[in-house]
Amino acid sequence: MATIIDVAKLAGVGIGSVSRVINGKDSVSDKTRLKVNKAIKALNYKPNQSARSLVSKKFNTIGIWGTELAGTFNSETLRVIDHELITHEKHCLVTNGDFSNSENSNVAIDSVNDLISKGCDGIIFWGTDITHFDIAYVEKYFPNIVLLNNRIEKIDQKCFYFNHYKAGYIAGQHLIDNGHKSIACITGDFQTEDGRKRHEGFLDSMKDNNITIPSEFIIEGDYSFIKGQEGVMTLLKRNLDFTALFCGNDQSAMSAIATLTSKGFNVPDDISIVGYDDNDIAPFTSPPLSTIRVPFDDMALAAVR
Amino acid sequence: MATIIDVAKLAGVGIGSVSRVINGKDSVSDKTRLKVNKAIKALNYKPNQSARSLVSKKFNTIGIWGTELAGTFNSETLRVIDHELITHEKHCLVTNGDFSNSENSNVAIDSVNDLISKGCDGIIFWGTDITHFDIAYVEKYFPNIVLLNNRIEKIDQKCFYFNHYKAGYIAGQHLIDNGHKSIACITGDFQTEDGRKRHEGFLDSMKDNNITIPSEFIIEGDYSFIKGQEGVMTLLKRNLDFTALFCGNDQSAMSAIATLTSKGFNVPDDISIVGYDDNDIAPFTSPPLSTIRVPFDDMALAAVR
DNA sequence: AAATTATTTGGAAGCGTTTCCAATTATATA
DNA sequence: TATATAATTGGAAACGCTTCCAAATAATTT
Repeated sequence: MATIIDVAKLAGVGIGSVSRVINGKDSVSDKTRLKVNKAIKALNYKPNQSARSLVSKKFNTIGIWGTELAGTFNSETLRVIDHELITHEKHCLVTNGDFSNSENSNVAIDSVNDLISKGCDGIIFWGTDITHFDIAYVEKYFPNIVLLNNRIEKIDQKCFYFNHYKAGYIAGQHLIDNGHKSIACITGDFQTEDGRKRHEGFLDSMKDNNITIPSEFIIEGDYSFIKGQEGVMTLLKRNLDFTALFCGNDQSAMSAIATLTSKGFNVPDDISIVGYDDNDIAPFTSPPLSTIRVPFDDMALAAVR
Repeated sequence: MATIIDVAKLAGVGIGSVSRVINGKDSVSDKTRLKVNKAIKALNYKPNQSARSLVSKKFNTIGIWGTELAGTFNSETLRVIDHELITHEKHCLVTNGDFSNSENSNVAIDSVNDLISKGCDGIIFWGTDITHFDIAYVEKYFPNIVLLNNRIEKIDQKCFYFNHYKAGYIAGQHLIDNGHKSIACITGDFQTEDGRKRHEGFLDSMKDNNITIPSEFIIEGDYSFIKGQEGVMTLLKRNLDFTALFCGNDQSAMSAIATLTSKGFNVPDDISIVGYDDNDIAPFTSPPLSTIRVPFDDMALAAVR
């Protein structure tokens, strides 16, 4: 692979001039620029980024840390992030924090450190699967971080999040406004903060309308298709009378619809369903799913910028 | 940020020894190793990967190039790839080849070059959105490549693909075996090779059974939810009599089901549907979708390895 | 034409590692 | 104990770039 020296030699100039051409610095004569560009093309020269980063301490790379990469509908968000980075001639280095089956308790920090030492100008922490403690620890020696769909008050200006409490409240209020009084719920994942928040909001909307939801109407879910199915089966087995179902995300909502339909219920005539996320899929369930739109793409874009 | 020299000084040893400890080389005495590790911890030292790569010419990073990152159901595959890489202490650098709205005709090559010069030990080309010509061009100066869900005969040993022709054939045969004679089709994207291949296979299965499908029974799709919906609407408008529908992927199959259901048809009693991909979603449509399983995860794993 | 000022240029130094070799230290053998 | 052998060690050189400064050249003013 050709180096800057090869280019300089072929072009008959000094390495300084080549470097200036590469980096688009202004103080280069047109004659020199021409010679250099010709040599670059002839040698198919590509600057060695390791050498560049070593000197400049810039990496043109953003690390993305998160377990949510695993989610079925999150690739669009990743695409948005990548696209924005490419527009600025940057890249994304992805690490999936999915270490559920690891015995080492420090994997979160370890994988973040990997990301840092691999060379990132900054890191996007996506989701709530990292502890506040760990983030605070990392931020001490690597302050260039941003949280996506997560919030820590102390570093609020670095957080790009959505008010899941309020959205959950709106979802509940919506069902109440449509006359529902007996409402079941397949929640999001209580392991995640946004799962808990949206449920809190939902419950508070009920409380504010003097509606009590017995605990057997509430199934703890985990955002998966299968939990939507299982949840409905459990509710049906319990023989409960509910006219509406609030699901923690669109995936569980979708399989809930399918399961109810297969059991002879008519959605939405017998049972109304409200989902959460406004995934691609929502308009194409049968019937189309009412859902809470979460502006993931906007949040992602803001975080990247 | 601490450097190897700081560590050496604090530990009271030479930089060579520190390097040896970091890299787990054997010829280091326990005493030295202990001192060095203590200093590393004390300084929170992390080797500078740019410097390492500069010397060693290894990057511990695999580039992933593809437009399929944009697909709704491909994040699981990305997760599989990332997980395998992390297991080997490597990372993935992701670039989305989605440059549909660019005027520069060379973006594909450009973005690949970006990936290379950023520092990749190898590149996975995911999907068929890059021309054979471009791949051949890249391979000349960067031979460490692998194709995922794509095939170029000349470099067959670097390709990890699936026989979409055969799978399309099986799908068609399956419908015929179940007594269907009048079969409609919402194809995959003919812009992609696998979209064309599966359709070819499907048509050949018809031909081999002496079944002719009039062209108005065939709708060219693009793998999207919306095309599944539109396709069904078009078929219905044409007033065709079909008892089965083969869809180019599960997403269009899913919205086809929803659309047919909403129009009063019963799936599968009135119309059978076969999808393609075996996405997460397939078991949770209503009714559960018959689909062709494509072992994306296995292919991805093989490609990474 | 000479003097001044502005622009362009070449290349040394330095970024933080790994690798290599010569030097030192420890261990085994005579 | 003296010698031969093996294990360990320190640090110079090199990796390919950017940045800086002094030198060379060009443009402007007197």
